[in-house]
Amino acid sequence: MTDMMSKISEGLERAFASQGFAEPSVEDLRDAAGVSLRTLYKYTPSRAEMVLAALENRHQRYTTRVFDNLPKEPEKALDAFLSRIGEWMETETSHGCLFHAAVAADPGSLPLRQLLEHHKYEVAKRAAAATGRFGAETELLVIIEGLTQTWPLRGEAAVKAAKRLSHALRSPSS
Amino acid sequence: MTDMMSKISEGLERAFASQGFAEPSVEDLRDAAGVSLRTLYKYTPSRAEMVLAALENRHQRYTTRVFDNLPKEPEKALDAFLSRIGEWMETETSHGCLFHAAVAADPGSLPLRQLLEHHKYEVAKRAAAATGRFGAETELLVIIEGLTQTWPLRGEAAVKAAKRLSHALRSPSS
DNA sequence: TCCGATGTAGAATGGTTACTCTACTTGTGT
DNA sequence: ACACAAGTAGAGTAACCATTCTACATCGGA
Repeated sequence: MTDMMSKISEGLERAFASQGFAEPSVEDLRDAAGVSLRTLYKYTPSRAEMVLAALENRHQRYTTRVFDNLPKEPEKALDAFLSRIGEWMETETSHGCLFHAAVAADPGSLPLRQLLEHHKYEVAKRAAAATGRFGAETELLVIIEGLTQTWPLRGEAAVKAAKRLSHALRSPSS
Repeated sequence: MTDMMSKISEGLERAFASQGFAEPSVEDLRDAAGVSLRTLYKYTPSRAEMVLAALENRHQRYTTRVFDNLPKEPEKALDAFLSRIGEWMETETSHGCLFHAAVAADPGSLPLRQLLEHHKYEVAKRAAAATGRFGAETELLVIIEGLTQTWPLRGEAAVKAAKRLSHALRSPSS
């Protein structure tokens, strides 16, 4: 809680993550942020910007938690960040990706879609960098997205499946 | 347009697919369904049931279009239905899965989550049956979900990546 | 022919909610 | 001490929207 903006972003992220994007009223968001309505609107002048603020906070938390301080060896790094995604799902969100959820709730918003694209681009890039598989960025993204969406349905089995798929990338067959 | 209910479901699916689940008002939905408000409420007595009707229609259309009349040989069937998912994405929806979108828009709804689970269960089962890979159902689901979410970001490259991953399943490494 | 079921058209209603505004408090630098 | 920047608390407003209700049209079968 370094400054007001961080405090608000954190609260908003928590609110949207637990209640979705349609449900919470601005008054709910105010409660979650722990500030007055006036202050909330000062930093995020519309509900749409509250969504953006929440997602920016999410992006930071996600990327650091999943990708920071991975093992140096590419093989270990691969398994490690897939496991971390599983842990993330378990502790942070029961249903899929918050960015996709936000876009789904308001598909007409251009800034929202841009934020989604930026987030996924960054995720794919860091995954490729951590594992040294620069030629297989899209494959890694498919695995990550697949894991994220499948986890709510299959739990830990989804993590295992994702790992098996990723190991297969070692020996490219075509 | 065999009967009134089908006509309504089809219209609703079209409306939610193109405008998302938050945007369209019930009057928009009425226009899309092409019936009067009274009739719309007779068949789907609340907005929430309109969502369910749309998704049931979606499920039928998706499974028939992706899984019916696949080639008999497992290898060809695998490539074929992944290609079909790509075509589906291209013609039917620019952003990810409509079921996930519906749940994301209203995470509190139990019937909605049950419908999602049923849909994905069915998809995984039919994918495994078509390809003969009964032991790798979760892997197939990860690939399908990954492809569906990655397609909006990478287009045809996502289909290629999904195919490469699926071929790797031939020689299980663990 | 006429009745009842089923449809259209669209006007009320009642509740919700995003956003604004007013009045008051607090803390900090000069 | 005091001015002012930045906060809280919460009432007011204007629009929107899901749902219901009223009035009328159509038509197939007894």
